[in-house]
Amino acid sequence: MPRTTEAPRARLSGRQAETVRRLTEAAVEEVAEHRYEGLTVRGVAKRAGVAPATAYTYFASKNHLLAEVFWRRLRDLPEPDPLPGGSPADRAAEALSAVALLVADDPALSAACTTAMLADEPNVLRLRARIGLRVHERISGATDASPAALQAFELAFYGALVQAGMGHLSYRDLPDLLATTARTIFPRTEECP
Amino acid sequence: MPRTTEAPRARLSGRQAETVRRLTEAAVEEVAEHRYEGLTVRGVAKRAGVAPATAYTYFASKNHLLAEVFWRRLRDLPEPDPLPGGSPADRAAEALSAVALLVADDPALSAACTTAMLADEPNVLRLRARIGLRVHERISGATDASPAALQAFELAFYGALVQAGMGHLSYRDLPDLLATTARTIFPRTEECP
DNA sequence: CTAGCTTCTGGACAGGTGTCCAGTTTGAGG
DNA sequence: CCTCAAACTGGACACCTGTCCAGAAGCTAG
Repeated sequence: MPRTTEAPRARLSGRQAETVRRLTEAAVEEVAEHRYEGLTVRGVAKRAGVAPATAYTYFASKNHLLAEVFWRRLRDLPEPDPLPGGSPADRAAEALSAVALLVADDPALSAACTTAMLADEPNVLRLRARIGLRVHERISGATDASPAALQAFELAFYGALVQAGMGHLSYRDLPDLLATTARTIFPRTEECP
Repeated sequence: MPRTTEAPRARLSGRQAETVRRLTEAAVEEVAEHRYEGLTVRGVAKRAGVAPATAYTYFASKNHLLAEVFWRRLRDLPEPDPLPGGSPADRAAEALSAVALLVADDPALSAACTTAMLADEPNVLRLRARIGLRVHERISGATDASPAALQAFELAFYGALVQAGMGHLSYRDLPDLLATTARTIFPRTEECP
């Protein structure tokens, strides 16, 4: 089991940031062409016009690289619209649909990111924690339902993501599925007499 | 990307069945000692008293091997008690708790199986389909709630499994969590007109 | 006992992954 | 324009994974 290199530094500056950006972009293109299995850190490096060793300076593995792609998109996602657009269920579903659709434009990319995110590596772990936090913030900011309901919905969200990542579900169907699920879970107690 | 070997034949007889059994058992012991990362098909083969090439005759990878471990335990799990033991929610939770606890005796084993099951390999895929079917049968046999509620709960179940597999949740807490989740999801359907 | 099948062996093999490091390029500041 | 540290290079390296195959060992039936 090879040792992993340093994670990308919290603060990388100027040229480095640019290199990392090029790498993550190249990864997206590479996965579109060769899918997850065919993606190689060396291949990504070549496409980004960078030596393999350089790529390995910033990313310890292809999983780390793909998880970073997802993380960057999530980081750049605007907060869910704070205007109360509908029922609590609808708002919750919308907040997480946006996350599910982050990489949905390319099915190969979404599958790859899902697989990568599940990897058992320290760098991926760190990114996963950050992502989990962000997701939690989004959902608990979207509605003030009971903690149990929030947790149930969050679990269902991850379940749906994984199912989609494994190809048992289509990413394009996730918003509808999440909406249905949310309506099932969140209290309609107020509607009920 | 190496080509995968034949899956273990549907009908393997006598000596072969015994070899496979010894391999799966050795895998359990091996993972207890070295965790997922440290497990090696070659190591399992040695422990089972078998040449590496023989192990690779039946299992294409360590993920395949571990997925088979899980599948065998699920296959041998008795049907959930058909006696209506409680509310629909309780019965559903119980039916899936049993699955969640299949490998819960050893945390390393449960984590390993979860990771393995998520792998993107044809052999794992096949086992996953079988397992998914079995799970679906169990839950839909346990309650006659609405399809939307069933689906929501099933998604939450997978979400919980994955969270546990990644260490964000403890396997021992899954039964309680599933019970809470089931109670959140199920009852309302019938209460509302 | 022997023939003939099935199963297992052991070792070589190609391909791929992440690490390392001595040396070169880059570009910012003096 | 020169200096110097930061950043990148390229190629060798050790390790691991799954595949292959020629032959040995184990069984079963005649």
